This record gives sequence, C-alpha cells and structure tokens, in this order.
Amino acid sequence: MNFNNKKSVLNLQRSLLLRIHHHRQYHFLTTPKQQKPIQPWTCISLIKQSTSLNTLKPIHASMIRTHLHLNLFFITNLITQYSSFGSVSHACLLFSTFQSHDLFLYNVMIQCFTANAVYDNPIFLYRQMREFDIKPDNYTYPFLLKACGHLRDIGLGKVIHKDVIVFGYESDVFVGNSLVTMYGKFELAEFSRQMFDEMLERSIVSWSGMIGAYAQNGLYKQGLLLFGRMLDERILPSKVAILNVIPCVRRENEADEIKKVVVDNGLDIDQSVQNAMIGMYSRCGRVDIARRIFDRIIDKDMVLWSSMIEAYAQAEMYIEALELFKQMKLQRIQFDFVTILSVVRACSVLASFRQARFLHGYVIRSLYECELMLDTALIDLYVKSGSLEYARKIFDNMSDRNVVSWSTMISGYGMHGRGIEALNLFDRMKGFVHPDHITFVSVLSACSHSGLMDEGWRCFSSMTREFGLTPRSEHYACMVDLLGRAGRLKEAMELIKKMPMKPDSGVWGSLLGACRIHSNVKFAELAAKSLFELDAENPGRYVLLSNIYMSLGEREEADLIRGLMKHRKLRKTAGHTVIEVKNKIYTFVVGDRSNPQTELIYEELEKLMDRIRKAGYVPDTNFTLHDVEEEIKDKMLYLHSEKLAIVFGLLNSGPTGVIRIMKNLRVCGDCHTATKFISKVTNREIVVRDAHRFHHFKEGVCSCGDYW
DNA sequence: ATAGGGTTAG
Repeated sequence: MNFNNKKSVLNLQRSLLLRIHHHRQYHFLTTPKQQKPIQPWTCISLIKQSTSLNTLKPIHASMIRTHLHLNLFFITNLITQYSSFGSVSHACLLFSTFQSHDLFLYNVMIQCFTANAVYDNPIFLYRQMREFDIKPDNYTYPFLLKACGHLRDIGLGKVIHKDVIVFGYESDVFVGNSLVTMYGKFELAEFSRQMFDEMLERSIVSWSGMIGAYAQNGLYKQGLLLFGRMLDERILPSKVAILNVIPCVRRENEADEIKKVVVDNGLDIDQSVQNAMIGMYSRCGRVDIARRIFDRIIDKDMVLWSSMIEAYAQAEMYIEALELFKQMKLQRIQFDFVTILSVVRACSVLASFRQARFLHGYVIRSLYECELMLDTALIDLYVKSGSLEYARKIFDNMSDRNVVSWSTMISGYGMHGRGIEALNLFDRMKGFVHPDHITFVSVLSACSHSGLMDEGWRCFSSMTREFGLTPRSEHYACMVDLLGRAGRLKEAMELIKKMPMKPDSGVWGSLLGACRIHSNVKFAELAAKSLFELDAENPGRYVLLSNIYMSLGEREEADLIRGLMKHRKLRKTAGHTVIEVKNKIYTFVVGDRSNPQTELIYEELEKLMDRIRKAGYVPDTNFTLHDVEEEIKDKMLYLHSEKLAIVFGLLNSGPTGVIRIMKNLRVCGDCHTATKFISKVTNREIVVRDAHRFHHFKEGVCSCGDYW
C-alpha cells in the first residue's frame, strides 16, 4: 500500500513479472510464413478488422518482421485487440517485452486486465506506474476503480480515491461514475450517494449507477425515489437505468409504473428489459403477469426461458416450472446450467426423492460447466427431499468446495436435527475455507434446532472473536430462537434489547414463534407491535398473535387482530400437507374430504387416535382456535391436515415403509406430539418436513428432542 | 481508449 517504500514496490514488481510470466505462451507466433511484408498504413486497419485470434496472430507475426512491433502506437492497438479476444496472455507478453513506461500503454494494459476479469493485476500495474512517476490520467481511473470494486478491497479503494483527488480528477464524469459504482460494490451506498451528490456534472450513467448501488444494497425505497427524481428532472431513462431500478420494485403498483415508463420510452422491445420485467412481476407476486409478458415475446432466448422457470420456482409453483422446462426441451431450445439451477430449485420446493434422483442423473449425463454450483444445488435438493446420505455423497465426491457448499451441507444437518454432525462439519470446514455470515446462520440454526444452547453461544461469540464477522440481525434471530424454544423468553428479550442495530422482522418473528409455544402474551404483544410495522403484509404474524390470545381464552383480543388483518386486506396462508404415494402427489387441508378414500381415512383416524390415547397421548388444545367445549376441541385437532396425510400414508404404503409428509407452514405442536405416539404404536418411521426443518419420528421420539 | 446491464447454488 505504501508507494514510497522502495522495497515493497520492488517486491510488487517482481510478483507482477511472475504473474505476467505465468501468462506466457511461447509458441503462439509459429504461424506459416507471411507472403507479403505488411505496410504500416494498412496495419492498423488490419488489426481492427481482425475477427479472431487466428486472424490476428499472422498480422502480428508480419509486424514483427517489418519491425512495426517496436512502435508504441501499433503495440497498443495489438494489445487492445488481443484483449477483446480474451487473450490476456498475448497482451501480457507484448506488454512485458516492450520496455516502455508510457501512460497510454499502461492504461491499455490495465483496461485489458479489467475487461477480462483479472482484477488484481491492474493494482500492481498502477503501483508500478506510481513508482516510475508516470502521472495517471482520467482514463486510468475508471478501469482501476472497477477492479477495486470487484476485489471488494475497501482500503485499497479509498487509497485510490485519495489519488483521484490528488491528481484532480474527481470532477471527471467518468471517474465520478466509477466511484459511485465502486462504493456501491463495497456495500457503502452512503458513500456512493456522497459521490453522486458532489458531482458537478452528471450523465444518465451517474443516475443509473447510483440507482444500481441502492438496488445492490437492498435500499429499494431510495432507489425508486432517485429514479422518480431522475424522471422529474426530465432525464430520459436508459435501458440500464431501467434494469437497475427493477430490482428495487417490490410492489405491484410500483411495477405497473415502471412498466409504463418502459413502454413510454420504447424500451419494451428490448429482450433484457422484458426479461427483467418477468422477474419484477414475479417478485411482486404476479407470476401470471410475468407469464403473459413471457408469452407475448415471439423470439424467446434461453435466458428468458430460464427466468420464467426461475419465476415459477420462486413462486413455489414447481409443477409449472417443471412443465415449462419440459416444453423448453420439446421445442429444442438450448439450456445451460443456469436453467438447470432453477429447475433444481423448483424441485427443492417440493422435493421428492424420486425427482432428485432423476435430476441428479440428468446433470451427471449433461456435463455442465459450473459443476460446483450444480453440485451445491443438488446437495440442497437431496437435503430437502429428505436424503442426507445422498447429499453427503455428493459433498464428499466434490473436487472443489467453496463456502457455499460447506454451508449448504452444514445447514442440511441442521435442518434434519443433527446438530452435533453440523458442528463437526463446521469444525472441519475451518481448515479449508473461511466461514461467512450465512455459514453462521446455518451453524446457529443447527444449534437452535437441536437445542444446543452452550454450543450456540460459543459459536455466536466465536463469530467476532475468531472470524472477525459482526453478527447481523439474522444471527440474533437464531439466538432468540435458540433461547425462545427453550422457554428462556426473558433472556431472549434481553438479547434483543442489547442488539446494536434495530431488530428486524426475523428477530421479532423468532420471539413471537417462541411465545406461541410457551404461551407468553406479554412478549408476544411486544413482538407483534414491531412486526405489524416491519412486516405488516405478512398474514402469518397476525395469525400467530391471534392464536396466542385464543389459546389463553382471550377471544376479544383475538378477534381484534383478525379484524386488523381483514382491514389490511390480508388473507391467512392456508395450511396444507402434501404426501407422495406411488408417484402421485396428494394434498390435504384441515378437515379435508376431497380425497377418494375420505371415509376410510376418518375411520382409521378415529381408531388410531384411540390407540395413541391409550399409549399416553393427551391432546394439546392449546393448538385449537375456537372457544368451544373440550371434547369438541379434541376432535378439531383430529382434522389437522398433518394427521390426515399420515393416516392416508399408513393406509397406502407397505407395512414397513417410511411415511414422508410435507407441511407448508410450521408443523402444529399437537400434531408433533401425536406423530411421536403414532410412530410408536405403529412402529413406523415418519418424516415430516415443515416450513423450517425436518422432524424424524421413530419409536416415539423425534430427532428434534423437545425442541419443537 | 474511459463509467452503468437480463436468468445463476447456501
């Protein structure tokens, strides 16, 4: 970092040379002998007209014979062209053999590295320039700042920013725009904004860069606001401005407004804009509109198809996603690993083991690029379709694992209530890759799902102490969950109060969930108060609070909350349980009578409930909603979709098979207890996947212990 | 010669 230190600069130079050396390819000029000597005046146009490495190399060779390669002007043109063909090695070789400390040459070389995503070399070159006292100019900084941004090296970025000021380029529009983008990549949107505000001159790129910085940092409101201001100032939105503002759109009315701007400016014919609009509407919960846009596009490319599949996957419409993928194949449209990633994710939503096997085989046969990402997605798929063993097999066979793959496997163990194994894997991981924020979410939630209180705290404090990571709201949410499930609500509340940042909806949601288990109104009200502001649109929060009131017999309060919900036009997400029997998927809702075997199911259910009652099951009427007589309450519990699905599974599977069911919400507490008894009296293994995790029931116990 | 960009694993 210190440019005045001769020794460090020398070291840098040496390592730069080594790097460049690494790129060398010695035989690239062994082309057939050129027929005619090349003329200087045709040389540049020949270089510029070349369309590939193979047409460029002979030109280069003949330039060497006529000694044109000793001319700086020709060299820089060659480098630029090599760079545009992605051949960093040829560009490097030219640069390193041509001993000149010309500013233009350095700029071109820096540009070559940045354009080809080799982001640390521009920094070395810049340091070398400074050492040789070459004064950088306004063309140097945009590439350099871009490289800094990609490296996420904040310290370096700030040093170079200082240089920008020293050399007086801070008022250059290009340099200014690059600074805005760079700070956006550093997750320092407020710095970006400062740059933006201080700019003397702004172009459309400044506006879209700033909006993009907001979008990348989740500051959607600000992004939309700035976009609005841009329109107010009568600046015509560019395609990129639209693409940057679209991630900020989270509501349907906003989406409609953006769509109007798109149409008014004639940008709706652009395929990338159309594509982004598909994602936009699907994020707003309007997959139907997204689909309409998709259908209207005549000449659809691979990316559009992938986006639409991904849109379905995000909307949890996995059947539609898979159907679209099928159509894509039928229409013989090329697909790539991104498409497959969406398909795998679509399957993870309702993962059946059978589908997972099929997709896995498919991926193996297809030999895609990005094996790492695909393997990781498959691990997640197997985890979610209930097979930790297969997930682990993929994990063990991977030739390369990054922080995401480790975290996925750890969270897999956590989801299945195997906290100790999750922690063991975490320990092993430390020897290979550096854990990040999400790793800790996996580890901490693994602790909370298995009730590993001490280990949880130890990990939580090691985050900062050992790994220099500052806990975020998500981590506090895990800790509140851990304390809350264990009934230590007071401590959970104290932890929330001690948080250095404003608790988000996740934190309050954990507390509210714990209050439901342990029937605590006082803290529930506190949590709900914040949630109704932070996450006002989420119906689940209202239902939880109302259920807490109900379970304590406070009917009026409960009605009040239901009323509030109605007033805000929110509808409860209907709970349902899904079971796959003989390759067919069956869905049950509470009190369901749509199944052809309904009579048989209810008959069997009565018998089964009697059997488990004799074995000690006591219905927990805490989980009924209505203020009715005890006996009726018990019967209402029988109607829960979980129980119906389990009975259906018992009726329709062999005498020993594992029963696998899936609930879209959190599994009900009474059903959890009942399932324990069912697994005991029927001597069957039952696996329940709910919105958060898996419960493995065997011989009357659940893998989660009492940490429901 | 310069800045912003569509789908992408936890």
